[in-house]
Amino acid sequence: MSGQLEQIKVFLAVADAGGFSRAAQTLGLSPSSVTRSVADLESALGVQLFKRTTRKVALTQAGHNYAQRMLPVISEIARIDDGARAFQTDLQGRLRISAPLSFGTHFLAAPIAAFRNSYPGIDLSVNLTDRFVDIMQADYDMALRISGAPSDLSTIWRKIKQVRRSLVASPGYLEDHGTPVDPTHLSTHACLSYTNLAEGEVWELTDPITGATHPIRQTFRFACNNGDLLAQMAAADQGIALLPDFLVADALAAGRLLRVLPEWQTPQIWLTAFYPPYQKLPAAMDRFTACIEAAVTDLRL
Amino acid sequence: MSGQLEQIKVFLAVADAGGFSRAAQTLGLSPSSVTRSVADLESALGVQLFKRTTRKVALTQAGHNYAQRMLPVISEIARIDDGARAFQTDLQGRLRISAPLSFGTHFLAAPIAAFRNSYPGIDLSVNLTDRFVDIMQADYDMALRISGAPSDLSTIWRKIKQVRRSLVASPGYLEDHGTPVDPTHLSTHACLSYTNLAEGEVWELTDPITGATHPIRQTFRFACNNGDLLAQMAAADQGIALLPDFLVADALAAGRLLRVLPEWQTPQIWLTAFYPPYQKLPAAMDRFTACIEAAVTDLRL
DNA sequence: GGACATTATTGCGCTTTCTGCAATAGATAA
DNA sequence: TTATCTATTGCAGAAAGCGCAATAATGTCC
Repeated sequence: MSGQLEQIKVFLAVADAGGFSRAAQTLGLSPSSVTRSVADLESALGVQLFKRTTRKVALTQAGHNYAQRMLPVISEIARIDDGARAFQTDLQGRLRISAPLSFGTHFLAAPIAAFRNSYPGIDLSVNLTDRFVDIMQADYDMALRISGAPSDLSTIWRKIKQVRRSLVASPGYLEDHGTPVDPTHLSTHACLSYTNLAEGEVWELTDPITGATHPIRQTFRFACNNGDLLAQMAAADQGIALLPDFLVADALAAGRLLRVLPEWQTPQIWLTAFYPPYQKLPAAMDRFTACIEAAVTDLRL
Repeated sequence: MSGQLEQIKVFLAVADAGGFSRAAQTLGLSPSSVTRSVADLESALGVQLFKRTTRKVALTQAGHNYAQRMLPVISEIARIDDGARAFQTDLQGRLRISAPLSFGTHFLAAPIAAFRNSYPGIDLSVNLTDRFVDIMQADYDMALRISGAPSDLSTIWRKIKQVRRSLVASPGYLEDHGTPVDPTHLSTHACLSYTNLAEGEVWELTDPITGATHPIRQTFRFACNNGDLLAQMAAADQGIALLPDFLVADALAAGRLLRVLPEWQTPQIWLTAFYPPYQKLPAAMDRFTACIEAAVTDLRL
């Protein structure tokens, strides 16, 4: 028993058992170990904790005081240890989530409500933003993002599901400007771009038959960092937009928007969950991810 | 750093320094030791305490909670350790003393008062009794006794001073029964015996010239376990008593008692201090003994 | 009063663990 | 991409842990 805490535990066992041998038996140690532990503790403190002969062992005043004050401390440590263990296994604590704005408003209500019902002990904090945040610095437990291949290597991530996107425009716009039947036509159209501050969007269409990829040079007449507004602009005859299906499903169904070049595949993007660098994900994060995954497979994204 | 307490201290240092290397430098350890300590603690708890890459280190929720709760515990342990150390060096606490009854009433007031003035932080508890108590069982810190060579080996003891004794009788008694001039005469006298319950007293007189020892077979007409009462009985013409000088000094000076066979030496007895089995005596006991010794050398016992 | 039984301590060898150094892998900034 | 800083891991030497056996001390029983 090397550390001080272990020595204290041995000391308390001796005080409780009233003898070194009995304590050794209780602890499953050899009597010599017990002697050494107590002797080392005493010499570290510079105080004798027991008055002892080979026949009687009694606490000194210092020892009595030491035992009385250490006892609650030791059990407090055990309680704190258990509390820490509970973080891994129990569903408790706080979960700070970051998610894309439009995705959040269109999709998150149901799974979050389900999660909260299932695990009322977990406090949820959801931050909707399209900015790519530093998950560590902002102290998120999890960030959902819709993007291509993650470049960030410092965090761990997990693709949840591919998000289908379509080029869409309103019937009115297509009537006025014609419907493109080839990607090259797009350069003459008004394109509506999702743009997150600095980075511009590049549309890249893949021929469904040959598999050839066409990087498109579009002219963006309107750019915005919010998909909902882009969809509304497209519906208002402003041009062609590349938007996730979950944002335009209603408009498509209602005929307010039509798919453009529906055969051509746009670059694949995924709903991806990012986590801080954990060896093993805490249970709460695991469960939340499971909730999202379940909701995603039910509804078609 | 093997023990859990040491691991916790390393963990807190890392949390405080915000990095493993910085913490290692602060603690004077190698970074690898710090890594191992934290890793071992984490695996013992089954919880990750830090979210970490090679560039950033941040507490997990579990770690944050752990640090916050452990911090006061660690400092409490340091405080308790210091408190224990203080027992060895500081003059504080409680001192439970046992002393012979008559010795106590005749002699102890002055040194005790002096001691209390010098060390007001020490609570004194004095138990006057002539019974030989088990110092461990009765939980005394010190027992003063007046006796021959100590037979008890389980305690440590220290002769403080020889206590002179004299055979004394009243002038009236000696007038009636004659003054002994040889120890053999004592067998025809009424002898007053100090007797502590079971054990009878044996008078043994040594010839001051030849050094020959005379075991005396006395007839005890009166026995008592209290020296004061014996002295009063002697003064009341009841016979010859063997009593410590400090008990009969006044009576001798006043002529109420006279020395009998003053040249013959009685068995030597000492004022002796007994202590529980300490390797090193706590400061308070040391000081109290010193007080008694000082008082003893001043006054003639 | 003496032998016995019990208990704490200590010496010793063996095993385990710990430590630091050097090499490696990972992550951020220029 | 390169350079640099940091956490981690492999390894070998060092230190400490452990139990066993022997010793010493002490209380008890006869």
